[in-house]
Amino acid sequence: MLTLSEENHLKAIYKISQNSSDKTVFTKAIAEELNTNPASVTDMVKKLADKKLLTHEKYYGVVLTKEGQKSAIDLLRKHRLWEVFLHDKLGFGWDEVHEVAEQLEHIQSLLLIQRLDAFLGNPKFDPHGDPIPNASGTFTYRNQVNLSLIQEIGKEVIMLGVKNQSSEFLKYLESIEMKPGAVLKIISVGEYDQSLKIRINQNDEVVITYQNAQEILVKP
Amino acid sequence: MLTLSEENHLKAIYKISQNSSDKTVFTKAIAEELNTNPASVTDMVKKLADKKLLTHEKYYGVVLTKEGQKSAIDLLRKHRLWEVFLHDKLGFGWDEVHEVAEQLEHIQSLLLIQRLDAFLGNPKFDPHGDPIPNASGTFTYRNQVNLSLIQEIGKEVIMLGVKNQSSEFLKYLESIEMKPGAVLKIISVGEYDQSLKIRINQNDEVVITYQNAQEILVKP
DNA sequence: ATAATAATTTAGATTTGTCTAAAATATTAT
DNA sequence: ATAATATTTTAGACAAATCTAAATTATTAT
Repeated sequence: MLTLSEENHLKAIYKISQNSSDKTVFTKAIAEELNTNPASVTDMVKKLADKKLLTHEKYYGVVLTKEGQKSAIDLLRKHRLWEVFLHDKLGFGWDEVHEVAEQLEHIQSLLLIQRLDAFLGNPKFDPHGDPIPNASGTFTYRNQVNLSLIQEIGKEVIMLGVKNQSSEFLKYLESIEMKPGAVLKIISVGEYDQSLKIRINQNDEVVITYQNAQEILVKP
Repeated sequence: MLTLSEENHLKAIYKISQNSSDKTVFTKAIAEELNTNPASVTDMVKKLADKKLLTHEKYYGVVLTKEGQKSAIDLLRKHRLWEVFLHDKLGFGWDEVHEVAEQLEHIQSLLLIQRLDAFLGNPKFDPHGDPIPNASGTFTYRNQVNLSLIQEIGKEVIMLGVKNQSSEFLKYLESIEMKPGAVLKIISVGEYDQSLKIRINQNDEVVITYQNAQEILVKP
């Protein structure tokens, strides 16, 4: 059984290792992710190493073991299933689900997650379009590309998810009805700034900056 | 914001105060309820007194303040709403809901509870027949009596709830289809031991000991 | 290659929640 | 009323998680 803090450290290490090609994660990065300081991280890393959830090469960083990865993926699974519950069943906005799911993911009950998964219809993606690992830890793969790469005038693509999940960005997207499942029609592409003029679900046209388009994932 | 331990102490104090006419609760009783020792309870009681959730008269016991009562009732509300969710939506047995609800009740989100309450259809009673306080802390009252008091042959009553909520007792009741809502018809009453022969929902007759009948609540 | 800089770890302190043992207070029995 | 018993509190200790400051090790710049 892991403590709350151990679980949060595992999650942070997993998240960082996913964002870089190298699997080695540095103390400083973990500390930044958790808003704590490196000395505290070193302490916790030792505990997780004792529990065989990661290996720790002094002064070089940590690498999750298979077991550690599985624990982290289980947490991600719980987090994303709860997000689906909050969004689909309780009507939470997609900018509101994360904070509560951060608490719910720590509830300890295998049966609960099995039942919740079934109750939600075994969803494969969360409200932000992120894949939900199954009980074995396998993620569903799907082709998805940045909206910024779609430059073909008149083309229609389906919105799948977002990379930037800040509350402000999500609220902005919601305000223009840009949510997973939305149909996006490319009206025009700005010559200099590559901004996209788009029609979303037959609504009025909106302009998406290139920078924002890079944060949006669509079916190619 | 209360810590997990503070919340559990408040719950215990509230529970004990409900079971006795006097509102004063003694250290030893709290320690027994929480499987801890009296010295630890004294420590925590001081914290809760600092937070104005209870008053503490040295060597005499504690009494919850209005605010402390409200906090305890809020926890009870959350606990029972989660029990309804687990039972009604996820198909948990009524002997399985308590343990998980013990964890879920500590999730901090007012919005979550408001939405959950609505999603569940604003239930007034949990799977054991216990009343669920509303957001203001008011319990729904209903007439209910011990099954043991029903001695009229041929009478039909509706099962409402249970007092004893041990897992073994609940499993036993489930095995004979004795659940809230069940229709109980009194077939006969044992002369010496006052055991009840009962037909539940047109099933085969079963015999309920007087002692067990005292743990079962019915609509009079 | 060495000095300067950056990151990590260690050492020691703090807070929270808990415990045991001893002291203080209350209750009960005679 | 006093002694014996039970309960509560205090004092001091401990483990977990975190922090700051200092020491250690790695990286970078010249």
